[in-house]
Amino acid sequence: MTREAKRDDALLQFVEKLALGLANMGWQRMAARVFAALMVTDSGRLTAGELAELLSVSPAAISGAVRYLEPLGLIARERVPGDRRDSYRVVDDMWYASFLKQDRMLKLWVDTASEGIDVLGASTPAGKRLAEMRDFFEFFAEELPLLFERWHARRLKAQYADGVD
Amino acid sequence: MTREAKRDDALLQFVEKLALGLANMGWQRMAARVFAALMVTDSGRLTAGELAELLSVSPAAISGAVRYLEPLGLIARERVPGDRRDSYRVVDDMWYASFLKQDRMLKLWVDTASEGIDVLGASTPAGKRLAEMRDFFEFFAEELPLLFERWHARRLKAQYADGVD
DNA sequence: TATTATCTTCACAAAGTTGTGAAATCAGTG
DNA sequence: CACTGATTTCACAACTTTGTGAAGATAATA
Repeated sequence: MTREAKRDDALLQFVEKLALGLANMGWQRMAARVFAALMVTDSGRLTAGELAELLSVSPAAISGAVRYLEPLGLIARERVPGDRRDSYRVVDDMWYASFLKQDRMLKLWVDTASEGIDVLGASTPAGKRLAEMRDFFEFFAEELPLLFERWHARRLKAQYADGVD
Repeated sequence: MTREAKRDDALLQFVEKLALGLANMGWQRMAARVFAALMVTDSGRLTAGELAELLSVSPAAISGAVRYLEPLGLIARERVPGDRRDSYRVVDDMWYASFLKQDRMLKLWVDTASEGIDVLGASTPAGKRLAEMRDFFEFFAEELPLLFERWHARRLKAQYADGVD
């Protein structure tokens, strides 16, 4: 096996490892594989055909996967004018997207807990338990944006130090 | 339908709603239902038999669910001396448990990203992308415990204000 | 407007997951 | 130590999810 083949092999193996982790987090399996493939591609951009080839799946599977990833803001679809093929790339600030998703989720939990309090009664022990759940998620929904801002600031500083523009 | 029956009905419906949300987060379905049932029970404690009855499932299903929840620290198994039945209750500080789980997960992501950097080379564009992923998760792994401490402090204060001991 | 490359949709088959019933195991009690 | 109620294990069936192939839609060229 050539040096290049070996690297490709290790690379594909890593794609699967990354994808498996994402799948365990609740992502659709194919979406996880597509995202992982884009992550490990230097240009960060692949066409639907290239993705199908790389992952040994049908174009239909790619189609389904990108339909899941795009609305989440984790990948972007792009089309070079004069090219018939769509291509996909990982979004630059994808961690921001994943954070936004978290945020929406936390707010949903706050609503669910509130609904439960209505059913159970705020003064019952179970109602109080749900109120604590609601407060917990409310707290995180408030704090997470601040935390993310700090991450962003740190990142900008690191890039400046590295001389990246 | 009596007043009580109506409340029970609304309660069971809420159990399913809560459970569905947890299931969408990646929990096993039955584990989510068991946890939800314990959450809405005033005493916060039910026997395996009561859970099976309440959720209309076999004891075997309960067995499987608690085997998932207990190691996560979300519920505790208890046995009143002189009783043959196990009972389960939601853990007092369950949000702490869920946070700890998050923390372990973040560290796993840091490891996965590092492995990817080894495969791709730290100086390649894809390697740099993974380094950013690693840094992101490392940042959160550091910050989350601090955030949780603040939540805990706020909670203690609220309990003091309420006169809860 | 016809042609062709590309992508999407949909019915279905393969694979995976989940809960059941029955048998086995475990732990109190007489 | 046998009895009995409770829980667990395991093979299997029901149900879900996932990816495929083929047909249909879309968009760039001629």
